[in-house]
Amino acid sequence: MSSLLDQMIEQAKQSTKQTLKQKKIVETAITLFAEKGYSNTSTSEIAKLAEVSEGTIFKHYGTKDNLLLSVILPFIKESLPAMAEEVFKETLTENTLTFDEFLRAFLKNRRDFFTENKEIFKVMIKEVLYKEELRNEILPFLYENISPRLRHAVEFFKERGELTDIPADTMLKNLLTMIGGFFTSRFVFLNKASISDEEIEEMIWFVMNGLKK
Amino acid sequence: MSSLLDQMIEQAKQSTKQTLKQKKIVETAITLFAEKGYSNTSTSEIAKLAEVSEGTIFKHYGTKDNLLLSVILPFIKESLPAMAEEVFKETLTENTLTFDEFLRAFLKNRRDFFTENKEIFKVMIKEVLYKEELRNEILPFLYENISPRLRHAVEFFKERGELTDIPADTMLKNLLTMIGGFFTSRFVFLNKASISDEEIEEMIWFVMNGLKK
Amino acid sequence: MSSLLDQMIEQAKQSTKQTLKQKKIVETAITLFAEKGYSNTSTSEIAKLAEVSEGTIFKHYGTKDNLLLSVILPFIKESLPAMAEEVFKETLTENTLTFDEFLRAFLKNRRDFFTENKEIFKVMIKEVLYKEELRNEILPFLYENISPRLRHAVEFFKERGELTDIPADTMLKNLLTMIGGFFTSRFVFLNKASISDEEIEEMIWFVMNGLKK
Amino acid sequence: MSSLLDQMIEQAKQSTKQTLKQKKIVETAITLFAEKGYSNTSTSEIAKLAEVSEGTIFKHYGTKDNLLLSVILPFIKESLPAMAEEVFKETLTENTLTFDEFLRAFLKNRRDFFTENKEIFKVMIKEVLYKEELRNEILPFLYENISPRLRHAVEFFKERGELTDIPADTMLKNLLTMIGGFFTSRFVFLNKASISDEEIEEMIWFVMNGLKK
DNA sequence: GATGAATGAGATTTCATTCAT
DNA sequence: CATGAATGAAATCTCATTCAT
Repeated sequence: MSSLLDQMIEQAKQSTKQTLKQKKIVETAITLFAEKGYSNTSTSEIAKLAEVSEGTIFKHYGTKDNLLLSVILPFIKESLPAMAEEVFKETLTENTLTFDEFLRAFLKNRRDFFTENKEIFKVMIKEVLYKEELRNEILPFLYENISPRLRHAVEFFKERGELTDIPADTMLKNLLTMIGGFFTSRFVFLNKASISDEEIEEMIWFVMNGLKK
Repeated sequence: MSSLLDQMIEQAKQSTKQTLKQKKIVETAITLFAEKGYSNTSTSEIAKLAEVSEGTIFKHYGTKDNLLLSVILPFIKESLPAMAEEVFKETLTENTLTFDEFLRAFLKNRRDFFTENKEIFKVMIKEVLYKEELRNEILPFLYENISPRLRHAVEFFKERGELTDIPADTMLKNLLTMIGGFFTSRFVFLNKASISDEEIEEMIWFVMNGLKK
Repeated sequence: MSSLLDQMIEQAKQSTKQTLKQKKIVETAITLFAEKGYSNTSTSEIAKLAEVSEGTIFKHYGTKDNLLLSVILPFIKESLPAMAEEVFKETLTENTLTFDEFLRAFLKNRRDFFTENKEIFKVMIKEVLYKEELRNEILPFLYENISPRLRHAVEFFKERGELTDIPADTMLKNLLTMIGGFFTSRFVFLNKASISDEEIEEMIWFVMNGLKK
Repeated sequence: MSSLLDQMIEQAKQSTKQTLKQKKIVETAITLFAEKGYSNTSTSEIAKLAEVSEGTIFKHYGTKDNLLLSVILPFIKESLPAMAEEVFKETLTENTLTFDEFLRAFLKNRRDFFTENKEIFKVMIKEVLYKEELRNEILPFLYENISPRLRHAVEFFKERGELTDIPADTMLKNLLTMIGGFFTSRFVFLNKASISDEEIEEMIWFVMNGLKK
């Protein structure tokens, strides 16, 4: 699977005829926003690093705020749904016999994805915390895209009798907390470059069996 | 248990003879930083709200950056260790018969604590993401204060034979991910005012039993 | 010979394409720095007088300190060497028969030069006293540019048998002290507009003959 | 001869009952003003270094400007006249047979004096350049104190037939330029700690004999 | 489309000075 | 006499944005 950034650029090229300069601007903005946060990155810094004049940035994006949205929104609104579809197709096939097999495939898929697109994810997480409007737009959207699909998987394996009898929603909520905490802590707080297969296995064991003897 | 803010102020009063104005400055800074983030809060805004001249802020804290540290560090460095001690004393008594009883006491204690000190915690979480130096100072400190105590609890109940046979460290890591994700998602991302007892019960069930039938 | 300021502007136009506003800024800065000294001149004052926004000053020069350097250094580093060359070519020709003729030509040349560029020289002298880094950069450079050429003249006339037998270096040192004191006292301390031919003649007589009968 | 600073303090002690704190303030102010100039020295810096509260400085001196005057003026107005008297008495005795003997005694006396009171002299020179009012008050005063005495010496030796026949005033002017340039260049511009006897001898030779063979 | 000079509003910071204790 | 908290005016500097070329 190719990098999100590549996809975004591809996409944009087709739809709005993004120029080379625009590519550079967006790439640079992502890098800098991820590194130091939106408010600590000046447009002049972006311009310098992208080897573009400040004028050009504003020609294309109007405001700095809009540049941020141009970085985050296409990723969220256009890439995520398609991506989500793809992920669940790949991981929830007729060959997936057990829930932990599914979880393993899902986590590894996401691990690879985040590893490749760490930067833009950092931007998202950081700015979701800083900007209320973003929080109010992104979190529900994310939730609506992921949770029905994950609920579907959970229900599928519940029906197969593999999973415990607590309500699917309760399971889901805790599963999301755990998965979210897992990726956020590793990639954003601890700034890790990747996550080992072993750590994933341990996480699956924890989720499946809990701590009680 | 009284609010952290109160404690900090108490503490500071004894040690460095904080003036009334300083109290106001720090209180206001916490509120504003929590609400809009450090970089989106101007010192003139703090001054206005705290009914203090900007000069006074800089007389006492030198730089805006230092004001942030003066807000976060005393809380971390002075309040946390004592607090951690207290929490585990309260929750891990001879009356605590089972691990889930301990977990329940612990989570409720922390739930209450975070509910009361939401503001300063938001500041911490947000700025830890924005400032590398903070990340490098705070995260290890937090880890060193919490994890040995939690490990002790885990090992205690493992010896009693209540817990599964996977290594204590593995348990610990996943437990921390789950607890961290739990509080961060609710208080910081979803901006909740509090967490219900019911949600805590569901979380305990998840942690104890996992999802497998 | 045209004013140094003109030359600097000419120079800069060719090399770094100085804008009209930049010219105005530098001119104004020189005037104000000369009049009241660097630390007693605010950037807002310069901006107002130069009919430019303060932002423009900082866009071009980054810091106020750098504006000072941008005023002084080009003058020193670029104009002086060429100028020194020219001065000695003009004053030390085959027509110059005696040392006092040379001295007369040299002093009048410098008198005219300083009269025309009083402002920037005042800035230099004043700020050399106030800023160690400047002192350490400018004084040696000045010395290296002037003293070898002056030594050359001294040696030339010594060989002709016109001058006393004390070492050229000793002569040089005292000559420099006298010339430096002459121009500094008149232009900078006493704030004179110019120096009369008569005063120059008296100085030459003093230097040539000393006080002894 | 004791340090000027000592004398000033002594003087002040008798007249205005200077406290220990005042002594410290003035000493510190002299040091800092000499080092970095008046406008680059803040009162808070003086207070810190003098181990005194800022309030105390303003209790005693009212304004920062007044502190500068309190440093410079007593030195100029009270110490100089007495000092000048003393210098010429010491150097121009019946034992002084020749002008160069007088010059030698005078220069060595002043060399020692400047070496000991470098700081306060740097302050004077620097601030005379920065502040017009000071320039207008100090330079004439200095001139009136020194030049009649020096003229007296010149005339004394002229009558003895030791000196050239140019007018005493012309001699004086050039002598003052040379002496002023000598001390200013060494102590203030080149920041030297002292001046060797040898350099003095060379200067005397130059002044007495000039450069012509 | 691209540039980069110019802006002005506002941010951070400095500092001499006042005043209550 | 001494303190040091507090001030507010002004200084330096930053930055998103505009606009003429």
